[in-house]
Amino acid sequence: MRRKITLKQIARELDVSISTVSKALSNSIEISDDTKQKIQAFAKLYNYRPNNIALSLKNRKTNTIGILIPEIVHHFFSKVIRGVELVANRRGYNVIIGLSNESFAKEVINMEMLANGSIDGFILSISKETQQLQDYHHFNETMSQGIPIVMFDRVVSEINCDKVIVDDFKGAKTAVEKLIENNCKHIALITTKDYVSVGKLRTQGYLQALEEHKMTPMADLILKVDDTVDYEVHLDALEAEIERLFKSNKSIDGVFAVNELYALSAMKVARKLGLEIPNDVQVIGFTDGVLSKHATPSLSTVSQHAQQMGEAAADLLIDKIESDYNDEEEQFKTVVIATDLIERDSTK
Amino acid sequence: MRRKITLKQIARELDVSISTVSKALSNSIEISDDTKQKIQAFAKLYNYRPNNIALSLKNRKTNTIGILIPEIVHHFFSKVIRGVELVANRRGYNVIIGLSNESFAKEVINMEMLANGSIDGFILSISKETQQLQDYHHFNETMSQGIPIVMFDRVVSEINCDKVIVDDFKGAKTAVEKLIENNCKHIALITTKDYVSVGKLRTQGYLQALEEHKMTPMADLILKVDDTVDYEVHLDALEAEIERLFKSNKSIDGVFAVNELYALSAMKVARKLGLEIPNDVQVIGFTDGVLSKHATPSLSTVSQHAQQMGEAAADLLIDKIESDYNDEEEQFKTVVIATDLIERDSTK
DNA sequence: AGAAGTCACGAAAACGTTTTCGTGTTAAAA
DNA sequence: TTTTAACACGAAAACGTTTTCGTGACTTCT
Repeated sequence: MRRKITLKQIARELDVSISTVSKALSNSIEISDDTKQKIQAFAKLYNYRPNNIALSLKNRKTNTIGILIPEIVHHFFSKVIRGVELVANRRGYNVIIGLSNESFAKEVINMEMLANGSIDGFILSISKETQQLQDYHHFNETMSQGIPIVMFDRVVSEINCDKVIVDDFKGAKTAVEKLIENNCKHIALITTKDYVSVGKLRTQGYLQALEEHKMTPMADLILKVDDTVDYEVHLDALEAEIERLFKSNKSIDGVFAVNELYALSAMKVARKLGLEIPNDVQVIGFTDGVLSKHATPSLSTVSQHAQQMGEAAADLLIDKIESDYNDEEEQFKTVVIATDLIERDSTK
Repeated sequence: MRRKITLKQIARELDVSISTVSKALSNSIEISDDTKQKIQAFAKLYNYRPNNIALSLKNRKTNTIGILIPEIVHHFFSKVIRGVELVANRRGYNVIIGLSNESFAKEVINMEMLANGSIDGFILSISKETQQLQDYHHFNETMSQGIPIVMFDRVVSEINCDKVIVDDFKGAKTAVEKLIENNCKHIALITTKDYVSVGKLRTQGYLQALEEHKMTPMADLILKVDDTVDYEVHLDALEAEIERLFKSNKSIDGVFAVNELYALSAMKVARKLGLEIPNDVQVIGFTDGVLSKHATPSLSTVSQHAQQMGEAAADLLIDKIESDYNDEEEQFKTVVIATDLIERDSTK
């Protein structure tokens, strides 16, 4: 087991100085052609590669970006990662992941671990718990140390940094308008509690669409699910809630749900109650998930273009990292990724 | 924007040497209590944290493990990552990801990038292209440099390293036996070409089950799909192939598919042809996917316990990293994770 | 009081790079 | 022939740590 070869070893073997080897390998004109050839040949033979860690230390730059998300087993987030990885790699960066598992404490810990030299910048989506606690000190601390942050999807307006979001409001509004256009008269909303930023925005889009079409929002058409429960496990609890919604208002002929799982559950419950989709009730979800496409009937949905979000976030971050951030005062951007309404078989 | 504080700065401020600061912070008995208190207080005030990169260089150990997978937008792989991250974090390691996107070249590039000091070891599942080319030089090179590797799921017997696999053969056999037990007489197999190691093993399990129950395998019951095509995009092509299978053999009353998508497509085609599930035809898939659970009817499937695989792989790797690997000759383990047959509504 | 020992701290090396500056040798110019 | 310039290379510092070894100033023992 031969360890990786270093400049020092090459220097010793060839009886030159370390500096000479370094210069020869970077093709410096300081070194004679003879010596360069000799050194380069030797280096190639032994498959020399500079040690990344040493370079990082010297340059105070790791060429690594950290991505901090609440959960990885989630189609949306993994697509974002793919986008990040794509442009990061193209621009010469590695990606290191941290999972908060929706926990504030883990988010902070992870952040501190990576901020101690391991990465040049963060791309992150904040955990639900952080959203609830509204404690953002770790973001401010990290940024004050000169480590840039890009937030995506779940962002917080109190923090000044680059952001990548989808137009949740408009996406929701468009979806609901589609239902209205399709002649739905009693459109239910299945959403989250308001502290979830995106849930809140989508709720507002729903309300706005109704208002603009002179339909009065009715409280008993709106179901705010407590999403601290993991419904991947307790699916039946979710379905029970939705069933109550349907039963308390028999006239429901349209459903807008703020995520895929809620939408699918709505379809399931509706079918169970003898309602046909899309004839009796039409359903639209919100997300990029894989379930929508393969559901029966396939689910119409507001697509978020997760991968594109990841790409945008990575570009934003790397731009910031590589900019001479003292040339002007900080200027933060917010990139809005347009949503698309994908019509499938759950709408007419 | 104050940069992170270093030992040197603390030393200068407090008018002591760097060594003294370092020792004081590690609570060395060499340093007087007075000095220790002073230094520790100062360090806490300025929130001193040792620079990871400097530590990595000094210790020649990064406390980071690399995970190299073909694709991240895939329920199975993201669950594995979650498992890896879980134990890695618990044991004080970070996780850095590389995506090969099923390409040999990207796999090699990624590996070389990370192997130059960035990580202490690899957890990986090889790309389809690598499986086809059977070119494994990069694995051998990496290991010969003293960087341990743990392979999972898609492994290759030619390489001597730790491995984590599921018992594909047995899992498949059990599934097919379930179909037989449920009175299926003509069980179709939808699988991949043979170069995909897991596909091959699952095919063998299918054959074995038939044989043991005195059923003769029939060529026209077996569909070997060319999976170089991305069927997430060209779903119709896949469905057309499966439709041909059904039409060429009308007596099919059971289907075993080696992955989730094939199984779902089979259900879709069957329904389209007027067959009822599970009455006319029963279907079992293979995977941990999210689709199975939410499909209608929900799909019976062989569960791989992806997260558990990730956890096992991480433990294996870290054990190897932290072992004095010169105390004995190399001893490689292969951990087999048991599969479970999850019965849902696509079987009787 | 001299020897021996303890205490508290600093100097320096090492990890693997890159880069600035200095220097000895040779060739060209005066 | 002497001065100057070009050439080819080496020494050393720096990035931020940890750790080994040395050393001066006191204590303590005899």
